[in-house]
Amino acid sequence: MLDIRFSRALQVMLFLAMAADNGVGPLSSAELAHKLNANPSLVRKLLVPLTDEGLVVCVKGRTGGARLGRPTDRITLAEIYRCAVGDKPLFATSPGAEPVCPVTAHAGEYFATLTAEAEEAVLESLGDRTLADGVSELRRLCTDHPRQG
Amino acid sequence: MLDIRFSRALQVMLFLAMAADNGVGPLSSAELAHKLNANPSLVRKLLVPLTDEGLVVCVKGRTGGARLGRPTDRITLAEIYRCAVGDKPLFATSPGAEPVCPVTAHAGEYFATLTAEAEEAVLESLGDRTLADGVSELRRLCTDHPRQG
DNA sequence: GTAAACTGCAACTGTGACGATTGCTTTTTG
DNA sequence: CAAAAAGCAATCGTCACAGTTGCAGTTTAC
Repeated sequence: MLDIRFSRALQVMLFLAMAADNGVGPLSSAELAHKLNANPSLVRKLLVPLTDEGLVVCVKGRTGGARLGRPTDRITLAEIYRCAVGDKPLFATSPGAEPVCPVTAHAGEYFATLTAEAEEAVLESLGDRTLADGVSELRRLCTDHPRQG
Repeated sequence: MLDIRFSRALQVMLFLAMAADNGVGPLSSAELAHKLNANPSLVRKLLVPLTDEGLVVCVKGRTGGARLGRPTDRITLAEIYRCAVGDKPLFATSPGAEPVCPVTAHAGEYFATLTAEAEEAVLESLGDRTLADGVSELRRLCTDHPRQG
């Protein structure tokens, strides 16, 4: 995978979660972009699917910005993953436009079931954790190793 | 993912496995390439890591070709996957060259543990199945739906 | 012994998805 | 009205992977 959207989306959600914990208002895309070393417009594009699914609420206007759409313990990492990568399958199937023999055709079928199961395993692994878990884990890491070189 | 190497490698291994079952000699890269609708040279490149790990044995010379290096029930799909994709991680981490705040640094750490667990879940899912399972599953599909349109 | 058929290897080109930027419009607040 | 924000469309850049070509090395068939 060369797709870093999940990584970015997770970071954004962690920032929003910590802002919510600290009682801070919505974070603007410019603020988030600065934390992520990225462009505000890029951040806004990242937020689109998260907003569509209700994980994030964006308010327009002068004092606008983004905030979480739900409490952190009701947002799983699997949901964030789904939003970040959309319908894109984790494993690509070989094009195989016109199968030469029936074996190749059924091999594609077999591959599909395999990868579906593997992808489900990933989602299950991510579904066990919530954003709240992530925040507490992050806090733990920060207190244990305050300033890593 | 836009990486179809796993899919290709699995197909190659299935062909080699069925050839072994049928008592056929080694398959040349040209034969494999024809079945895969690909170039012989491309197939040979695919075979390199599989050969390195002993999953496949390639013999040079006029009547050469590729055959399995082990019985089919002693080759797991996880091994094939590892060969096909090498060390490339399933999930890419965002570049984050120079973390702006300590939180981003630890977020990277957290992300690494997350994805490591997810990737392990995938390998576990693939490790449960052997190439022999794949062959029998393929045979079942072929007899159930001999010629799908 | 030589020609044929194969693997092995290196260099190269093509390409498509994703990353990222720019510039604008729309909305809301001060 | 002006400032500051999201929203949106068009565009450019780039990099890993896909695929090709060509040739050197090796082994077998005849």
